[in-house]
Amino acid sequence: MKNATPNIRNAEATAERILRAAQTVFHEKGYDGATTREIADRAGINLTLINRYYGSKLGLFEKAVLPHLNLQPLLQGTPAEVARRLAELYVDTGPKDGFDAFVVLVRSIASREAGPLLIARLQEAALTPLERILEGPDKGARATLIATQLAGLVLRFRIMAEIPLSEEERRELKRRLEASLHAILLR
Amino acid sequence: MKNATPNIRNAEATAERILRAAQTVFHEKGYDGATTREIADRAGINLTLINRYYGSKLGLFEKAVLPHLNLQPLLQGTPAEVARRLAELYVDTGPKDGFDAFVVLVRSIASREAGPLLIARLQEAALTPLERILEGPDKGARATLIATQLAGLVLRFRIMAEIPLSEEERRELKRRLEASLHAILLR
DNA sequence: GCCAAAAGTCAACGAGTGATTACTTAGAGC
DNA sequence: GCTCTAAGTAATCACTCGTTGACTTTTGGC
Repeated sequence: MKNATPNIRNAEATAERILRAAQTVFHEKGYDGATTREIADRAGINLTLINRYYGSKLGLFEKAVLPHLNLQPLLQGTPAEVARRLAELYVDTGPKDGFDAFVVLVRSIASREAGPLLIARLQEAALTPLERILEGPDKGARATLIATQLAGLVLRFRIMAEIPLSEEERRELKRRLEASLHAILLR
Repeated sequence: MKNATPNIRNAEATAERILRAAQTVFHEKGYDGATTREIADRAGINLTLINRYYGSKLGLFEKAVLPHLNLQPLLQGTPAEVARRLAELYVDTGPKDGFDAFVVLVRSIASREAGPLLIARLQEAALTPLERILEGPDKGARATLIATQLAGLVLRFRIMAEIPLSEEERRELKRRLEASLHAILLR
């Protein structure tokens, strides 16, 4: 047999394990704070395999994070739907399945190596898609307003999640945010 | 004389030079990215004086950055004045006199050492002052909306400043932002 | 069963990091 | 002018980082 019985030695599976572990660690520590040794430990693989499969720490970062830095999937549907979806999503600490590319963005933006990649990527993966779904005047300004609002919410609820907010306040925030986003999306 | 003729050897002046250099380097690189050696070089002083005067890199950070992480001074006056001031200030790359504590915040938030300090400080230096100037209902939600909007703008215009925005778009953004902030401040 | 090639392991290098210890120099007070 | 203390310096420690090159083990085709 060729492709059956996944063996102990399986390059594809190993590369995948590395990728998953990298996502988790980059999420928790950011690019600079993450070490290749911790990624290797979490993946349960040897340290050197990271360089073998991804060339370098930065190469791994590009494969593990950049593709997921994409607002597009959240922008489908009517303005009302989009506004509701964004408000729901960003005012919670999230399901926290261990990886959120936008959290990685904020935690890695200061990195001398990863920062420039993230900035370039954000242009095409967030600002441009946002502009594209807008109709009417001032697309650039409106896209910026939405993107900055969302970025701030990531910082507040995904990274500074320990600062408390009552359930009542959270509900009211979601309501106001949804209304605000909807208004901007419409005109 | 005692306090006159500032000598070559002047502890107070040296400590001050260290503080200024630290602000610049922390601003540019964030806490983790900044090295004590670069701070010492920029200050034109010996490396060991940092530890002598501030105990540690983290001690220096506390003195150099945390006190300036304060929204209070920007919140004086009528809601209209505050809205205009904030809109003016945050939609520009700024005078860039080399130090903005909120830029340092974003660039250091992922740091294992400095991060917790920043989060704690932000609560009392931004969210609480904001809530305090608000009147009417939903103070917590409204303060959060303003703070997150401003945080996103810091990220967009102070850190990702190289992403272009036309003068026209910038003007329109300022107008819309001011209106939005004003509305939130009022009710 | 043999054996090349793929997959995985091991030890270490070189560059930086914050911090410390022991030393040297300058200045203020008498 | 001497001296004692504060200010500044030099050398280095202990540690972590990403990365590399040589080595060992497993696998699949013949």
